[in-house]
Amino acid sequence: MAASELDPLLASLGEARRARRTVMSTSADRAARLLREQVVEGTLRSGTRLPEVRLADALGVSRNTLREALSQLVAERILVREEHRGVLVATPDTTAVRDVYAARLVIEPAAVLHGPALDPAHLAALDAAVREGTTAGDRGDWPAVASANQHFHRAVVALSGSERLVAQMELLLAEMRLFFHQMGDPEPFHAPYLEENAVIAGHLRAGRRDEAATRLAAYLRAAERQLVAAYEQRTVGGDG
Amino acid sequence: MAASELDPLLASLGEARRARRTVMSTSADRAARLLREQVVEGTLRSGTRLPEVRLADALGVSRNTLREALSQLVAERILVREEHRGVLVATPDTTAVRDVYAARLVIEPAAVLHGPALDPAHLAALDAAVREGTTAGDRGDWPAVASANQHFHRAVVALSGSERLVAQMELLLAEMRLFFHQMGDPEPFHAPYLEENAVIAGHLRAGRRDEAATRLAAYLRAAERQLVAAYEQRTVGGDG
DNA sequence: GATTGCGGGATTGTTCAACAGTCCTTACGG
DNA sequence: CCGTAAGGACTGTTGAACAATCCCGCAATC
Repeated sequence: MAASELDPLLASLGEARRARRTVMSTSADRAARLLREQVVEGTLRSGTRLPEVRLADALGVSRNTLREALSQLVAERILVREEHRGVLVATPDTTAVRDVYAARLVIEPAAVLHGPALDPAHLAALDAAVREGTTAGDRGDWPAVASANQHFHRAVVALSGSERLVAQMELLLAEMRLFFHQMGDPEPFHAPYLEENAVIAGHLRAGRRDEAATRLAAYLRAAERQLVAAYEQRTVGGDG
Repeated sequence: MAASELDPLLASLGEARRARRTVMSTSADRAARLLREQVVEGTLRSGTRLPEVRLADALGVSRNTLREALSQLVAERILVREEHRGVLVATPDTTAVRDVYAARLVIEPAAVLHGPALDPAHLAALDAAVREGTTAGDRGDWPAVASANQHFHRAVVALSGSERLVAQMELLLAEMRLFFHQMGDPEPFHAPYLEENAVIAGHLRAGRRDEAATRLAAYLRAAERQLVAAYEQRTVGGDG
């Protein structure tokens, strides 16, 4: 077993190929991504049923592969499966919102406070998200503001340096967007936080982690209150 | 639409039924749970391939349903899928360990510090996990100590009050156990922390959140260092 | 008139069989 | 020693099938 000097190269090449293969998209993954996108963008509204045959037909995949995709999204809490009744787009209630915010209140300020050194790439991502939000707000494109907000909070969690934590955060954020779509008019839920995002990014750029963290925590608590209040008003008022 | 007085009862019943149906186990879920258990318990070692036909046969399900289960576990990072090569048990490396600990360092101390009021149920869960660990340690059952440790940290995150955060933590902990199995002898990785768990639980019982959090953070940093060091020593020494 | 019982259609849960595409090993030839 | 062709094993994906279950409407009943 004489090890030649190019063994490391071979190993790294093999690894790269394996990585690419791991990341390549299988048919079920593509279907899942497509559906997820439709749900997050609001095209597929909360509560709509997803019949397997019709949907598989529409997506151009077989029912079996579609079921793989659906299972994936059920695990992400974007869809809900009711046995023998099928899957439907989840409709988060205030319990879900409180739960998500409890998680966010743990994760986000802590990421700001205790993440590794603030490196330029992370700060740039934050600034980019802030700019994305303000320009979208200037042209009144509130769905785009919602996306920008999502990007901002993803960037915040990225400060933790943990890819896994970011992935988990994205699940929470996707669920939040589902909730927003239920609430209708997105402006009052996103507009107030554009300024706030800028302030927090500014604090971080200046290295003031404490201020950023406390401001972020207050921000999250306020957003939770606002959402829960709006939801309860809505369900008290409306009938369907 | 005259509402009778038993409407609320009907509504609650319907909700309960839906909840049960949502939680009830489909065949794929059962297969996934079984496989997960085998992996976490160490029966299925890192790197072992899981051929679909043989495995489906062994589990008594069809290949299609098995694939649903496998997809689920791939999403949980317990298994890895390499396209056209199949699924195999993940082998976390030090990168994964660093990533997981970065996430845990954000989540766990923050859950201790900023979770809602420490209620008796949570404190009882912590104590139970501590006792479970010490008795297992007394009889030298180190795999059981590993389980107890997992329960302790789950209880810590439960302080956050977020069911979702607990679920996400469980993914991280499962991945850690995969790593432990790779390292062989579990005693040196779990024994030192039994005492530490007891101290932290004591702090929390007395309401000293700050001490508990800082102690927990130090604990996590130490564990990460120990694990990474052991791993690198192991891979420098061995050849396969 | 409200309630119960009973099809009947639609949909899910699950299986089986098949086939092309890809990967791995092995043997062969230069 | 290197490339390569052949063959086998396995995955990715599909289509069809069948029992179980659910839902809706209609008739029978009290």
